[in-house]
Amino acid sequence: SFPTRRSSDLAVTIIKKKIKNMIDKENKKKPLSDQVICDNLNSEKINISRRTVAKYREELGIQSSSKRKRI
DNA sequence: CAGTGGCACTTGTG
DNA sequence: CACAAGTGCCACTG
Repeated sequence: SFPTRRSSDLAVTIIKKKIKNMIDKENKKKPLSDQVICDNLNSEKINISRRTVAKYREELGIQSSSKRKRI
């Protein structure tokens, strides 16, 4: 059930965009940590762990969200 | 203290 | 058999 639990590669791209979008839309002064992003995704029925969210973040070109509060 | 990054394990596919 | 993706904890950094 590996590919089953795994989202389609197309869905993964959409999830990454959602992460990037929510970070960009939310307050840069109060950045969303990967834990919060993970919680939001879980609320959207996208069940992935914090570890995975952090990896997606990196793939998006975002370093750590927390450090981005400098922007 | 809170958040982040790396390694190893697990499981299906070519 | 080897690879890729997602998941677990620990240790590091600001």
